[in-house]
Amino acid sequence: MATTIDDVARAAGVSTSTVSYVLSGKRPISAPTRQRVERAIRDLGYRPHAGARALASSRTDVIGLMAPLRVDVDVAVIMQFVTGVVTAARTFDHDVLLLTSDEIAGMERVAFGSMVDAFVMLDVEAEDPRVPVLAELSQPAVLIGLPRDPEGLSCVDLDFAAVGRTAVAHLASLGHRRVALVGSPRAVMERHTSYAERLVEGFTLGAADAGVRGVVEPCEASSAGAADAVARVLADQPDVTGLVVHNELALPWVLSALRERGLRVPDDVSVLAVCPPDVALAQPLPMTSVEIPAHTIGRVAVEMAMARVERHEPAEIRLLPPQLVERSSTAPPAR
Amino acid sequence: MATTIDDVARAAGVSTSTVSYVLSGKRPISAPTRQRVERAIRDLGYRPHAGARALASSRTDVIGLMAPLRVDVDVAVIMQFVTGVVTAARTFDHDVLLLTSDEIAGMERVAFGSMVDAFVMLDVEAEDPRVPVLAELSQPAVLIGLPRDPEGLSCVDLDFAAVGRTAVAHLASLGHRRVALVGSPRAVMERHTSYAERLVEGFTLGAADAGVRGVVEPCEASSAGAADAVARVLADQPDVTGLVVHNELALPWVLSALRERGLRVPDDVSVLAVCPPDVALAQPLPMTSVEIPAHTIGRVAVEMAMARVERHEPAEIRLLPPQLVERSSTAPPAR
DNA sequence: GTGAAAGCGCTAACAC
DNA sequence: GTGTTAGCGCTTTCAC
Repeated sequence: MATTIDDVARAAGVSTSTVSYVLSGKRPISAPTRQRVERAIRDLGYRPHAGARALASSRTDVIGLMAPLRVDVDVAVIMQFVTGVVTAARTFDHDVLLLTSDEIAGMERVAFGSMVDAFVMLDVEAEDPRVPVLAELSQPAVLIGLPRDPEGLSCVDLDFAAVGRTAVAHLASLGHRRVALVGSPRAVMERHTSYAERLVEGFTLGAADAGVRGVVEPCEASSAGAADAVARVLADQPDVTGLVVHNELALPWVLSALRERGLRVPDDVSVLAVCPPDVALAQPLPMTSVEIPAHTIGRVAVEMAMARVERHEPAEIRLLPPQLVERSSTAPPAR
Repeated sequence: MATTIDDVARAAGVSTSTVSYVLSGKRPISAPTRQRVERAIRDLGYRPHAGARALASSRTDVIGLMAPLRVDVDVAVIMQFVTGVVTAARTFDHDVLLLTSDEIAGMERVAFGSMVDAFVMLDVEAEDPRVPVLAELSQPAVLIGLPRDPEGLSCVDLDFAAVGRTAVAHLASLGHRRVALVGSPRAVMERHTSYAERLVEGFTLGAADAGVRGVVEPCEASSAGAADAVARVLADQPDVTGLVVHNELALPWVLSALRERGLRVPDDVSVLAVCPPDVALAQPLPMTSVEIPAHTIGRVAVEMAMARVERHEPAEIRLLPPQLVERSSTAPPAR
């Protein structure tokens, strides 16, 4: 299609600006004119040239999505965030430019090159080097996660501290007095990944509040890692009856490790997973879980970004309340 | 940065075109001039405006990546293709625009809007409705996968027919006479997903060639699905000693199902996986596998796309030869 | 080896 | 309610 806005204008017998305004809706157009223009657009199969539009309007209708693809984080979960963001972006007529590898350089290239209207950034660490850079850019940004200092950027995340508290509270209310958190891989913790730390904090405080003993074990994302973590939990606390697992990749292996030790779920030990619903349902036993609404978070991130772009709303921080779904993997402890 | 190419020209005491040519290298520039310009660019922190450049040159330096995020396909594998594409794109100074949901409309919007220089498309089906549309666009496209009729588009994929043959041949050479393929979910087969069908074909032919009995069972991507598939295989062929598993999500569950039936790998049954190397290594036992070089395929796809954009090379079809890596999950059958 | 200037296709004043 | 037109920032011919 080499058709331009002028072709359309000519075909419709109006001026270019009228076509432009029909397209943008930024000024009233009489019904007959609008119809003639829309007809011409359809007949010619006209599509505005994105570059020309970006040049003239300094809007690109593109959102930059930074998704660092680290090891040790479940890409399936990342992907849910990504699809959430892409789907939501489309509802705002935006496309998504994906940045993965050379994060910081990429941000600057894309920002200074005016390739995007806003950024959404996944997998934020407490002291994330990308945050100060992002804060300096002219485009607004929304972080999925919570750095120690957001520096005026918008943030959205599940309230992982509340997740930790909710999870312990559920086990405690069933009567469990000895519980453990099988958490993120050590590497994730050492990066001070924000969600992992907040979950541990909530879990620990929640355990104290409920008067139950709660230990925390990191867990590598492999069969052997899960077996190890389970072994360490049982060594430390042989009478444990409640497990919180926050590690999608390890979850199946934690369950096999328990089975291999002759521990039945939920009869001998209750297991509560912190994960997206589909992961909870893919296990041999439907898992009671605190849901990670990855799709929702992605959507909210885009909404927040667009609010800043379109209505210049101020940056805000939103922590979504956790939701517990009881399925078959938790029960009162055996007496 | 509101600095433009004119600011740079002024600072360097040259004309705008000279700056442009320094940037593009499209005509010789004397060393001193080049240095003054480069200095000015650095001092001012100048970055060309992507939209302006796209408008003037009708090149965007962006590749459109279509990654349909279907159920039943392992997103981890998809993600490997995606990162392969993104990483490769960067080596060509290109960024990646990600399309997921509204495939066909998205393609047209992005193509007619001149937002990308080329397309790469994942997860191609035999009769993929996106292919004819893609074939009509002015931008070149590379399919990862092989439709029945590529309609003049470039294609790249692992040679899955050869994978099937290689897998059976390996088992046969170890002495196995009764083998089975635990394959993709039924839904994937019913979509006539190209790789799944070609693998089955190669497996079947390979079995015939080697004079071994080979049955094929689809397998759902869940614990229960895997258990079912294993049950069906054993019902049909109780003396099976060799399994080929082409289903990343089900692989762990296939292994547990075997264990639960008291079948030891590789003592009682050899298992050969068709999967990316990291999946092969994440299992309880390092798996002998035919590798799916997702990262490589992604890279090759980008190289082919750029060859068409930059050098107008004709479309081609490349099937990458499979590579077998022996690890611990296959052995001669017990006597 | 370098410069001047004509667009690329669109938006958004500024007119009426 | 509609038209005219001056840019937006770059690339690339054409000229020297």
